[in-house]
Amino acid sequence: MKIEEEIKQTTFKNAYQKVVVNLIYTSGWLQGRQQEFFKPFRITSSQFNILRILRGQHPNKISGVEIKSRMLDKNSDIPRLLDRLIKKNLISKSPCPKDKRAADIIITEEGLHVLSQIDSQLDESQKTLIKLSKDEALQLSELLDKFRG
Amino acid sequence: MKIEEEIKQTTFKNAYQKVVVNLIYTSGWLQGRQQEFFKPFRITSSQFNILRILRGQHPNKISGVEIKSRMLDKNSDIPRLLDRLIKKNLISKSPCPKDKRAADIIITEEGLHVLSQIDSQLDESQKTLIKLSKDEALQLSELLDKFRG
DNA sequence: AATTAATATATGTTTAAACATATATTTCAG
DNA sequence: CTGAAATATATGTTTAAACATATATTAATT
Repeated sequence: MKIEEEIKQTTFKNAYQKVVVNLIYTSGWLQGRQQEFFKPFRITSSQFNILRILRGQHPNKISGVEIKSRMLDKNSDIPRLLDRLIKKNLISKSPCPKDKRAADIIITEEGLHVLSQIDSQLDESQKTLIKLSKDEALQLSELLDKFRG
Repeated sequence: MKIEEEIKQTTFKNAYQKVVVNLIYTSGWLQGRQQEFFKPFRITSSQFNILRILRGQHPNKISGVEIKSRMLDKNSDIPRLLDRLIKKNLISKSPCPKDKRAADIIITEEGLHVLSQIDSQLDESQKTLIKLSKDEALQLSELLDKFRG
C-alpha cells in the first residue's frame, strides 16, 4: 500500500514533504510491530536496545553515558530505563571504582537468557516482515544515511 | 555519518537488522528536528498533523475517526489531542447533526493563520535539512512503501 | 591549591502515550 | 421492530517522555 493510500492523501507538496511523511509513517508502522513482537518477553524496544548494547560489551561493564551514546534514541532517560531493567533482574549496577560519579552496568545471566530467546525469533520475524530483497535493504539503509547528511 | 558511527556498532547481523535500526534511528533524528522546528509555534508534530488534515478539508467539517484514518500515527489519542487544540483555539468542535455519536471538527481562522506561518518556513527548512536530491527522495519513498509490503 | 567548568547520574514535575473500559448512538440480523 | 453487533467518542489509570534542576565527582584553569 502506498503512503498516499495509508493516510488518504492524494498529493504532496513536493518530494521532500512526501519522504518525510513516509519515513515517519513507516517508522511508526515498524515500531508498532516491534512492540507486538516484544510484548511476550515483557520488555519494550528501548529496553531491548539497552540489553543488546550490554550484551555486545559482555562481560565488560559500561557506564550510563556509554550506553546512551550507543542508543537509537539519544534522548532516552537512561537512569529510569536502567531502574526498570534492574527491577526485572535483567541487568545489574554497581558503583564504578575509577569514577565515583559513574555506574558500572552489566547484563545478568537472566538478561542474556531473555536475549537468546528473543534472537531465535527476531531474525525470522524481521525477514518475513520486511518486504525487501537484501540488496534493496542495503540500498534503503544507504539512502537513510544520506538523508541525514 | 553512517549508522554504524551514529550508534557505535561496527557490524550488523544482516541487512534487515541494519535497515531496521537505521530506519528507527533516522526517524528519531527527523522527529527531533521537527520538534525543534515546531517549538516556537507552540504545537507538537501530532497537533500539526491534525491541523494540516483539517485544512485539507476546510471549510468542511470532519469527524474524529476521519481524522484518525488520515493520521500518521494511527494510535493517536484523538479526543485528547483535539482537546488541546480546542484549548488553544486552533480548532473547534460541534455535535454532528447527522450522527449524534460523532463530532464535527473544523479548523479555526487562528488555526489557519498558524499553519500559514508554519508553511512559509517548513518547505525551506525541510529542503535544507534533507541531504537528498529530489530523485533520491522519491526513490527513498518508494523503498519505504515496498518495505511495508 | 582554590575556583571554575564539565561530567555522570538522579530526581521532581509536567505532559503525553498506552491500555483498558465505559457510554451513547447507529446499523444490521432475524 | 427488537436485540446484538458495530461505531464514535470519552474517560480513568498506568506507564513512559520531556524538561528542568540538583548533587556529587572529576578535570581544567589560573
